[in-house]
Amino acid sequence: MAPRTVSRVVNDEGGYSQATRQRILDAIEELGYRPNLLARGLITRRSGTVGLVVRNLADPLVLALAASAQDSFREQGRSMFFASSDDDADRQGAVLQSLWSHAVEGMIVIPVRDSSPQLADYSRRGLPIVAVGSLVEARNATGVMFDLDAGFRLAVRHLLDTGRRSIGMIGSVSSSYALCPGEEDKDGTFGAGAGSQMVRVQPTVEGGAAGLEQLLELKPDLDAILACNDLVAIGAVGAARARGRRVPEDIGVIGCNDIEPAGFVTPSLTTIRLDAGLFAAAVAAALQGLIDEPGEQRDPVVLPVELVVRDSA
Amino acid sequence: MAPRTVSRVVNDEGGYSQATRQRILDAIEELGYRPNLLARGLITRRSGTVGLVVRNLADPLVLALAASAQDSFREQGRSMFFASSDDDADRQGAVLQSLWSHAVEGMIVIPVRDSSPQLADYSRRGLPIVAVGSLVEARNATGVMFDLDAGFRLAVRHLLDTGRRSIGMIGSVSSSYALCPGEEDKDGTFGAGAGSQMVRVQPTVEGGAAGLEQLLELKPDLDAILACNDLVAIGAVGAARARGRRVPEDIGVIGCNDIEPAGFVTPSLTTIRLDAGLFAAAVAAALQGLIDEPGEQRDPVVLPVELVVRDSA
DNA sequence: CTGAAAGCGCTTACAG
DNA sequence: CTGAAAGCGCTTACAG
Repeated sequence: MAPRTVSRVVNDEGGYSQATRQRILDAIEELGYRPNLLARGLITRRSGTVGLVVRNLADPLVLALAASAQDSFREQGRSMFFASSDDDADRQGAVLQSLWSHAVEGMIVIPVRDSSPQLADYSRRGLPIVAVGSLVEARNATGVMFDLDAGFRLAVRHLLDTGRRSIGMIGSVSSSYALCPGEEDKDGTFGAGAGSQMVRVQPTVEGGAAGLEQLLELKPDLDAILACNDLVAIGAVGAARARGRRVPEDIGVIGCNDIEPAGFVTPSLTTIRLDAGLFAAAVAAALQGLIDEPGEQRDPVVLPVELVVRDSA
Repeated sequence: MAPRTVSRVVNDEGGYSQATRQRILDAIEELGYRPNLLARGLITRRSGTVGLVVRNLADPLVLALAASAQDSFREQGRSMFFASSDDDADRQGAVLQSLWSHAVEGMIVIPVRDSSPQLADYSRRGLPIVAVGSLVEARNATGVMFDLDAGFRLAVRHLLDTGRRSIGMIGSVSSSYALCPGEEDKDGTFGAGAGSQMVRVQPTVEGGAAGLEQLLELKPDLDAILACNDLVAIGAVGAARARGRRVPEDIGVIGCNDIEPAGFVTPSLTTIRLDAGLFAAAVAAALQGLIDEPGEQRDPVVLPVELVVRDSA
C-alpha cells in the first residue's frame, strides 16, 4: 500500500479498486489517521486557511462579520484565523505578516487608518484581500463599506426637519473607518450648513457621557447630538438627563448601528441602522470572488443604510 | 549561503559571523522573505497555532474571551484559529478534527452539551484543551467555569428577602453551559423551596418576551423572574410592562452577565455579574499552563460571581 | 563559523 | 489499478 494510493483514496481521486479503498478506509478508521494539512499545504500551496483581521473587538459589527465569515468559510472547508490589530498600525503589520507566513489563501481586514499601501503590498504579492470600509487600489483587493455619507445626511435632515438648530457630533478617537460617520466633515458643517461642533471620545457609554459634557461647554444652546455609535448615544442621553436636559424635548440624540438593546433603552434610540447580516454576507462573497478569480480589479461594494426613527430624536 | 545558515540567522541560533548575518538580513529584506510556517511546523511539530471554539457567537462573554485569548497568544507568537460550533455536536466534531489536522498546539473550547468524551479523546492524543464551563476528566485537559450555583443562590435569596414568593425562571433552549444558570435545578425548586416554574426560550430579547408570556400563563401570580441572561431579562421587562405589570413593583427581574447596557435600560437591571476579564484571563492562563506542562491532571478553575442590585429587583 | 545530507508528511508527474 | 521517485521549504543531526 503505497502512500500514493492512500493519497488517492483520501482525496477521492478515483483510480483504485473498491477492495483497496475499503482496506485503506478501515485502516484510517482504526488508526485515527488524519491527513496533515501542513504537509498538504506545503505542496499544494493552498493551506485551507483564511484570515479575519479586525481593528477593534468592541465593534458591534465584528460579531456578525465573524459569524458570517465563519459560515461561508466552513462551507468551503477552510479554517479561519482571527486577530485584532487593536487599532495599532504596527500590530496590524505584524498580524498580516504572520498570516502571510501561515500561507492564508485570503484575508478580510478592517484596516487601521492609512494602511491601504500596506494592504496593497500583500494583495500585489497575490494574497486576495477584502478591506472593510476602506478603498484599496490594487489587484486582488476590493473594498466593502456602508454608505455612511447617505446615513449622515438622513440623520442631519431628520434633525433639521424636526426643528433642531444646534447640532453636536460625538465622534470616536479611534480613527474611524466607514462604520462610523463624521470623518469626512471635519469642517463641522455636516454637509448641512447648520451650526455644529464635533468632539472625539472613546466609543463607549462612558465616552458618550464625556462627549456630551464637552459639547455643552462648547455650545450651551445644543439641541441635537449625532453619535458615532449607539453606546456613545446611550452615554450622551444619560449625561444629558443628569444635567437636567430632557431627551428628546431639549436635546435630540441619534446613534449609529442599531444594536439590539437600542430599542429598549429609555427613550428608545433613533439610529442609523447598519444591516450586519447584509454586510457580512457581502464581505464573505467578495472574498470568495477574489479567491475564485484572482487578478481582477474590482469596484468597491457600497451598502445602503437606513434611519430608524424611535423616541430619542 | 546554505539554507542551514539562513535558518540559523532567522532563528537567532547563533554560530555565524556578523558579516554573514548582515548579508542574510539584507537579502531577507530585499526579497521580502518570510519563513514558511507550514514547512517549519511540519518538522518541529509545533505549528504556532491554537484554536478557539465557541458554541454561540451571540454569547456576551465570547468577545471578552476572544480578546483576551488573542492578546495572550500574540505574546506567545501564536496565531489563533476561531470557529463556532453553532451549538451543534456534529459541527463541533468537524471543527475539532479540522483544527487537529491543522496541528494546533492547544484549544480553548466552549463545548456543546455532553461532548466531554469527544474532548477527552483529543486531549488524550496529546492536544491540550481548556473546556469552558465543563469538566473534562482527562490528562492534558482542564475546565474553567463560573460559580453559577452561588450566583443562583444569591439571586434567589435576594428575591425571597425582598418579599417575592412566586419565582419564574427563563432558561435557554440552547443547552446551557455554565455561563447560564438553571440547568442543575430541573425540579424547579431553585434550591430554595419557593414556588417556581421554568420555561426555555431563545436567549434573546424576543425570547425573553416570549418566556414571560409563557410563565404568566402557567403562573398568573408570578412576582419574580430569573433570566438566563441580560437580553432575556430585558425582553421580559418589556413584555411585563406591555401586559400592564410594573417592574419592579409587580414583578422583580434579575438577569445574568451584566452586559454594558444593563445599567442603562429602564429600570436598570439587577443582575448576576460574570467578570469577563477575570474569566478570559483564567482561560488563557490555563491553556498556557497545559501547553507548558503537558500530561498533568488539573483541578478545574472556579470563578466567583457577584449580584449587582439595581432597580429591576 | 559553515555546509551537505536526510527527512517531516504529503502530492505531482511519470512508469508500469 | 498500483507504486517508486522527486520535491514542497524548512530543521535536525552531523561533518568539516
